[in-house]
Amino acid sequence: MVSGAVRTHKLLSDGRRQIGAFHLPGDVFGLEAGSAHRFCAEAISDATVRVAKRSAIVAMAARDIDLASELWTLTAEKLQHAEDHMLLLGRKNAEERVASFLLEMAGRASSELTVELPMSRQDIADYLGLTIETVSHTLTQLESKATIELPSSRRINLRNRGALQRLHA
Amino acid sequence: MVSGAVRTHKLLSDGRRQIGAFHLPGDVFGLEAGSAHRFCAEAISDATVRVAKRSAIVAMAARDIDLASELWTLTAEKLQHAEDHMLLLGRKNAEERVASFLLEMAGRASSELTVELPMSRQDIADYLGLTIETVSHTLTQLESKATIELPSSRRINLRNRGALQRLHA
DNA sequence: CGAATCATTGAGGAATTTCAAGTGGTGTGG
DNA sequence: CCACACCACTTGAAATTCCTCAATGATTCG
Repeated sequence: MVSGAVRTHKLLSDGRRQIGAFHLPGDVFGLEAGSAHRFCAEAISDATVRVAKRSAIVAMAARDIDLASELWTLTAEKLQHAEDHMLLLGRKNAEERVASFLLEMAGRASSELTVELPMSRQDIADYLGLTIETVSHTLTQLESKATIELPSSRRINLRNRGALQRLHA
Repeated sequence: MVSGAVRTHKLLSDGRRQIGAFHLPGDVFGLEAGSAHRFCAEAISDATVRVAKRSAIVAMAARDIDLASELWTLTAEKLQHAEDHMLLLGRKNAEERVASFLLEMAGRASSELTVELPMSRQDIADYLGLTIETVSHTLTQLESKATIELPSSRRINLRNRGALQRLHA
């Protein structure tokens, strides 16, 4: 990713959707060891993406041991994210999920206190395994506790990072 | 894994547990690109495990391109499993989760129609993001629909694989 | 046989989803 | 410049699924 944002997701036959990750500038995504992609990728905003042929990368890695090691590391980082996300999806309640999400986004933003969200509420819901209404309810609830501020729907200020951290556990 | 079964899990501070995977004979587990393990591993039954030093494997991979590629593939397979499991945890209901679990276990068993479970109901619940009671209720419900049979608590016969496959979707 | 552990069952409760309006901002056309 | 339509988001009540709690049943082990 050079600029903008991309989401990757899986679908069930009846349309239920699980977003696996959001990709922001600097990220590498869509790199698979096998020949078939297993996620659908869509741009969320205007985005610039640099594309490489898998076969070319694999061919280079066969001669360059450092590159081969880099490929492994990249996949291992994705695995780590997926493992953390399984814990969130399997065992956290709505408030904890939203708190974890806000901290994740804040960790990738330039400012640690203001988060500019590139994705819609529906995208957040499908990332956190919730409905759009529950995400909205929960954000409102966090605002009423003065944990966050919602100056606009796509911008969130973190007023009490400690409270979020406690929910993130 | 040589014999037996192992579970790997993560914990929240208050004890809630998410099992990431069950490891059966033939599996490789605990291989990380970084130096720190991120899961806790416990034997479920009597088990035989062959252990290798990570540093030794990484050193060998630096000289053997085929081994390096093998490491990448192993991690990528774990990632694929984690991605599928995120869809299950985020978007499937209890019946669908149990059906997917039974098919996963059947796919690794010698017989496709009888599943011998090495893990407890609590382990299944923590793998599927449910409670032990919901797992039990759901199994009973599948039995009453003649989708499965429960000759004993650790043995399950699949009577209607099509129905399970439909739930697995 | 009794104790301990694991699993099942069922009723009641709680969190999240579903359903149905309502709000607010944005863009378009008169 | 205002009216209107459209979209994303919010709000609140009702419904549902899953969880909690409590009791019972089954199996193993000393």
